[in-house]
Amino acid sequence: MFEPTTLKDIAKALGLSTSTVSRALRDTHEISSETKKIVLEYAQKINYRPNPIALSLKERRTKSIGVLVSEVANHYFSQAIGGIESIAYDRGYHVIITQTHESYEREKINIQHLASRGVDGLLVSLSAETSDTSHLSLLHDRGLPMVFFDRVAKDIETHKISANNEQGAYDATIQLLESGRRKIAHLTSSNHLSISIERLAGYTAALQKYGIPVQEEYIKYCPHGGMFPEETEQAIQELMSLKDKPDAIFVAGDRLSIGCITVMKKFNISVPEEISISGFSNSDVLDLFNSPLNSVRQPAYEMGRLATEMLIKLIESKYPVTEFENRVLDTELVIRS
Amino acid sequence: MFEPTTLKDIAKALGLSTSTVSRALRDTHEISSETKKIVLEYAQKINYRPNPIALSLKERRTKSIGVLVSEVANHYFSQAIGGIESIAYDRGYHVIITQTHESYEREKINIQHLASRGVDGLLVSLSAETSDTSHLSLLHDRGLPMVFFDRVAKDIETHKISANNEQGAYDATIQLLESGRRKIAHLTSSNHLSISIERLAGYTAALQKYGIPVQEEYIKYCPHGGMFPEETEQAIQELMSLKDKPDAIFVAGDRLSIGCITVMKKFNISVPEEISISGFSNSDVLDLFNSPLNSVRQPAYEMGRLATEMLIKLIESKYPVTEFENRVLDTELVIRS
DNA sequence: ATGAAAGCGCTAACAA
DNA sequence: TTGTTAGCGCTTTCAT
Repeated sequence: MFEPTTLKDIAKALGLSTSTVSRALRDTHEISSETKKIVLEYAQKINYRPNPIALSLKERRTKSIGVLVSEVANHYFSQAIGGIESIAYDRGYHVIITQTHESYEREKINIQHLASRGVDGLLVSLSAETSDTSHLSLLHDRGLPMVFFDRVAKDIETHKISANNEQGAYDATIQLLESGRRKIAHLTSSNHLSISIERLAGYTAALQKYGIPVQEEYIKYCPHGGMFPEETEQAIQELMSLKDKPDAIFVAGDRLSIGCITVMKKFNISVPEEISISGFSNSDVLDLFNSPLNSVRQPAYEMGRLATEMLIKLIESKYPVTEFENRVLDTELVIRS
Repeated sequence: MFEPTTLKDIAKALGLSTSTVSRALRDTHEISSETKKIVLEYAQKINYRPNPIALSLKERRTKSIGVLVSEVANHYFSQAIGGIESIAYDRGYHVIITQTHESYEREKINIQHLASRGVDGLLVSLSAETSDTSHLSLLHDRGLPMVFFDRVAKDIETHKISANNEQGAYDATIQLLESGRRKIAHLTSSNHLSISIERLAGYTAALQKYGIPVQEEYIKYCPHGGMFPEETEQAIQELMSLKDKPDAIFVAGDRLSIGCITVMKKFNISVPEEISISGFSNSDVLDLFNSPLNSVRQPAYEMGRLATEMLIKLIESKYPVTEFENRVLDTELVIRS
């Protein structure tokens, strides 16, 4: 089968000891330039690569970081991953991406797997189902560095990167109000996600600014962030069958926004005439849509970069870190109506 | 820092030897049920997990497979990854995803990294820039199991999964012809990719069936699969400034198809009135587009599953495998015009 | 039924 | 400057 060459192979071939070979390759001073040259040339010739598994075992680090997101197909996350990779590769870290598909069980399994596999740190964005984060705090308490981005855990003390969700939601809702809409519904993800809470707050604040009461029946939750189309469809059907139908919806997520447009098309509800849609999304094809969708765009790439920088700082810190940053980045409202 | 408990810790705590503890945990017969019970209970209590790195070093396998795709944001690939994960997790394998962003250099680096990191096998879809596959055959020759999917390497003998690209391209082009178009251009990715070659063949065959000569200036290559918008834009500008402008374009890729629509919108070229577009794409939002895009859909999820099944079979095979499958799956043409 | 020891590939302390 | 040895966590002979 697949048998890479080892230090021992080189040592034997060259009639040296493994430690001498190791030293030659690692370029320590205590080695004759002659021996070094011979070893390096031979290693070059046979294209020797040190076994990183053995290295990991020895050095107790893997030079890899684990990433937990709900789905790579989500535009926000694929862009964030781009940012993560850009920093990680630069700093010599490998990136292991795992998806939860919004499942709490899958999240626990993936986190366990990543941790036991010995990643040096974790970049986490919680699944929609997750309300209990003890699987993470357990690891965090034992010293595994982690940084949250986008969907952060309230009760774990570490670096956190998020977009200014409240402001973004406020801006989007205000824009709907300015365009004359008054009956603005809110379609959001599960109610324990940080982003849901913050976006709801922005929505509420905007309504209050216009003196419009917040109506319970105008707020619909999709516990799986719209991963199941039925979920989105039912929520919208409930909204559209209210006696006092909304004339706009502010949607709090990428998949939900697109799901919402899909449902509107399916039911032949004209956008924006009959109902205006505004929502969080990082999709780059919204411009091509038949129905204009105003979108709140997060600086996904930048968030990925920042989170990774912070994580690597944690990983490589000589001393336990006790001061944590909570970075909040601005969103951008793109108007298409 | 982060210090997981080890066998030795358990042994010390329980006054046993590490080997006894190991045996108890691995449930061998040569162990008293009493000792076993004690050990298992204690391990349970402290939530012991064996160190997979140590295991890998010992057993010379990592129970992980490496995946190389151009971009996870590509709908085809994110769906294929879904299929890959579904099988891999079932069989106890972890999936490590890497992206090339269509760069040959990045591909070499990623492959090297995956191999040296000790993945048990590789699922590969080549980058658009890749024409030389020696970095892969080197590893393949040394016994690293690999399976190609979608963008396969001609000269490496192993299992390969692809869609019926020629038939799909033929169907799409025929449909354009049937709808009355006669001046059909072809926008495609780099000319060394297997998929480009096959799709070009389907396009050509369809034209021939209608007795239409294939014109060189109607065929435009984007060496990076449209990853850079300028690439797509220039190709289309060249097409549209021909004296005999095309009245349809058959596009050979996901990003290219969407890029094409984007450019048409930018230049205010009406689709499908002025020009019809038909292309390979697995996007699930095409229905929402303002301009109808007929699409050839590949069974991405199924391809991912199949490729993974085959890879695991290779990995776990006791004997060297010499018979290789070349599975070709049907595509589906979705008409939207 | 249990313990001691070797070995997977590597580095580093210790000898020479 | 080079070699010998121990040890990272685990499994697996080989003794007991």
